[in-house]
Formats: sequence, structure tokens, C-alpha cells
Amino acid sequence: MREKLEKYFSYVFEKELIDEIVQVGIYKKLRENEVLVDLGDKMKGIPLLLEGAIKIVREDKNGDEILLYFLERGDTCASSFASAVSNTKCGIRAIAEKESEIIFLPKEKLDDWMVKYKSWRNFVIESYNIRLNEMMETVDSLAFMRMDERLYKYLTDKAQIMRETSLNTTHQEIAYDMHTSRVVISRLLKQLENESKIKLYRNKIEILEF
Amino acid sequence: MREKLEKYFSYVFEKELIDEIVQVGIYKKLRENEVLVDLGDKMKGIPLLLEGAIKIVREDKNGDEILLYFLERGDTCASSFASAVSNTKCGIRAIAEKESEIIFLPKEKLDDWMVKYKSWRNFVIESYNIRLNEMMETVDSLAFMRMDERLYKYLTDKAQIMRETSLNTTHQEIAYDMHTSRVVISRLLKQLENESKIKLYRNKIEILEF
DNA sequence: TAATTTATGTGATGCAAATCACAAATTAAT
DNA sequence: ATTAATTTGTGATTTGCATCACATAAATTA
Repeated sequence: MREKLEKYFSYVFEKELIDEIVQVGIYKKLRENEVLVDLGDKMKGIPLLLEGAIKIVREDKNGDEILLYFLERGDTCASSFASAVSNTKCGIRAIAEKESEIIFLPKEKLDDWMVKYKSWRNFVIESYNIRLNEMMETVDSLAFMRMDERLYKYLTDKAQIMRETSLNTTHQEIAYDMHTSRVVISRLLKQLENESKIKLYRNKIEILEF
Repeated sequence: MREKLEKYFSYVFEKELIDEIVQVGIYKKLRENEVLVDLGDKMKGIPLLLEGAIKIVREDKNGDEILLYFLERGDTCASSFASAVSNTKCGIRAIAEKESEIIFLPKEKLDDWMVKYKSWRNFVIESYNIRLNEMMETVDSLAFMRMDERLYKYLTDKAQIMRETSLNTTHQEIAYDMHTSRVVISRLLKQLENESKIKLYRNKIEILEF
């Protein structure tokens, strides 16, 4: 745990803070598709993502979903922070897109560290900023882009987060993430294939152009 | 300035912090439609909103706009905080929807206060949370709602923020905020009027049902 | 190997919203 | 008072996407 923590966070956190994190943090391995945070959860702390990829989705009353953004190593879940500190419910669901490793930080420490460590304050503010910007990008996609553009952005974004050039997924799963229908996705994927931007296989999409 | 600050912030901030704010804060009056923050600005501090209403919009490359959310008294601009602390560009535009009063807090103090005042830490975190949640609502609207529902939500939200039951606006302005065309708005407004939810006048919309 | 399930392909149809085109009504400017 | 600009109303057409219906293909399971 200390090893990976230092690998991704030694340039972010002071040595003393890393020591504290090692002491109180709870290491956890997430298997693919494991739900880390669910709608309405009250968080007892926040996760630091050491390895892997986590998708954050929003759900409406009808159970319809839409992807908000992905987290990758070095990230934390700003929504959890909110929930943990203010003791309010979390409005999102967090699901591991692949096997991931996290350190769970108990909420009791979060405010102490704000006083003690400048690096922690920066990290928290920076995390919020990144997330706000991600949300703006999500709004941009929804407001300004057509479905084909959104789809291409989805594919390239996800490939980057997953650190792979092909994605193991079905058309239906993409449709869920983008809150549209499988038929629409299948047609647009075929179109992207014709433009030589991707190549389609069963349960797999190879991205040719980034 | 102290008077209004205490009116809206005495339950939020410690007395000592209010004293400090009075010392270093710069009071400013904004006239209607004045641009407080523009795209690409690097903020030298953050605004505390004492009175009035401010809309936060996002713009894409083509100059198309979409409303993200409104700020009201007691609020601050989380996006500015980000920009001020990290010295990065602001991705939004903030425009006074009516005459407003703000206190501008210089960025040099922002981090000091995080260490000194628990109430300030809470305020900052709370502000980010509120804004993240607003962004989620914006995404919900765009992803899950039809234009007529979005329009009705827009009207009632704006009326609440403006603290009035009628809005002085044109169909075209609404269309800009919602990133659609005037024709669409005119037709949906007429529809809402037929459902007795609103009453239409020239340059004015009265909301009958909240 | 046959039967079943899962993933993808494709035509047809409907609908919300975008776009075009222009008229009518109201207000502001000369 | 006449002209010009702004605001709103309305028909016609197009387009992107949703939805329905069903076919085909590949992978699982019996």
C-alpha cells in the first residue's frame, strides 16, 4: 500500500501526510463492476484511487442512467467528500470499470488534515475543480454535441481511462451509459467504422483514431 | 457592508472572520447584465454575493451558450475559487441578472482562512457541494427531460432566484439560456399558457403555478 | 448436435425539436 | 406621423433520435 501511495501521491502529499494515510487508511481491492458508492449512501469517508478506473453515473427516478465522468488513479470522489463532511446523501453511483485498488480515508481525519497540511487543502480544492470541469464537459456534450460526436468522445475517453486501445463492451452497455437505445448506438458505431475511426468485433471495439 | 454581511453570513462565519472580511473585502455594486466573470478570466479573488442574482453560463467554440445555474445571496462562485487558488482560467461566464451587491475577497486570504476558520472550511466545501449538485441537476435536465419540462423548470427556478412571480424577459433570451430556438420557446410557452401554468405578456411572463 | 441465450444488423414508422419563411403586433426612432 | 426595429405568432419542411419489429450470427447450455 505504501509503495503505490508513494508512486502516485509522493508529488502531491507531504511525507508526514503519507505516513498518516498509511496509518489510518483502509486498503481495498475492487473487482470489476463492484459498486463502491450507491445512490443515497452516506459516506463514512472517501476513496483515494490507487489503480484502476471507476465510472460515476447519475440515475433519475425512472432508473435511467447517464455517465457523468470517469475516475482514474490519483483521483478521489468529490461527491463522496461532500457527503462525508456534510453528512448528506450521495447523489451518484460509483462502479469499478475494471479491477481497482483504493485507500479508504475515514471522514474524521478529513478536516484535521485541512488544517495541518497545505498539500491536502490543495488536493481537495484541486479535486473539486477537476470534477466541476468534468461536469461542465458533460454538460457541453449533452447541450452542444450530436449523438455521433458524443459516442466518439465516449469511446476515446473511456479508452484513455482504461489505458487500452480496445474496449471490451457491448452496444447495449454503451447505450446505458449514454442514455440512449442500443439500436442508435449500433447504427452510429457502424457509421464510425465506415469512417475508419473504429473497428467492430463482437464484445469488443477497437479504436483506430484518437 | 458590515450590515448586510452580518445579515446573511453571521450564522455561517465566525465573528473574527467577518471582521477580517470587512477589512480586506472590496464591496462592489453590479448593474443588471454586468459581466462579473468572463470566459478565460484568471480570478484574483472570489465574490461573495450579498444581494441580487447572478447567472452562470457555459459557452462552446461556436459561441452557443447554455445556462448552468443561478447564484443568489449567500452564495459564492465555486468556479472562481478554483481559478483563484490554482491560478487557472475560468471556464464560465457570470452575469448579473439584476442589480446585485458583492464583496470581492482577495485570493491571498483564501488559504489562510482555511487554516484559521472552521466556518470558512465548511463554507468552501459546502459551496462546492452545492455547485456540484446544481451541475448534476443541469445534467439531469439535459439528459432526462423534454424541452417543455426544462422550460417550466427554467421559469420557476428563475422566478425563485429573482424573488418575483413574473419575469421580464423575451422568448429569445430564454432560447439563448436553454440553447434552443426562439420558435420552439414561443410554442412551448403558448402551450404552458394553455395549461394555465403561466400567462404571457410582451416582455413579461407571469408564473401562475409553482 | 440441438436448443437457447446473447449480441448485432436493418427496415419502417413516429415524434420532438431545428430550421425556414413570413405575417402580425407592438414599441422605439426619425 | 411615418418609418424602422423588436417581439411574438404560425405554417411547412427537415432532421436526429426513439421506438417497434424482426432477422441474423455467435456463443452458451442442455
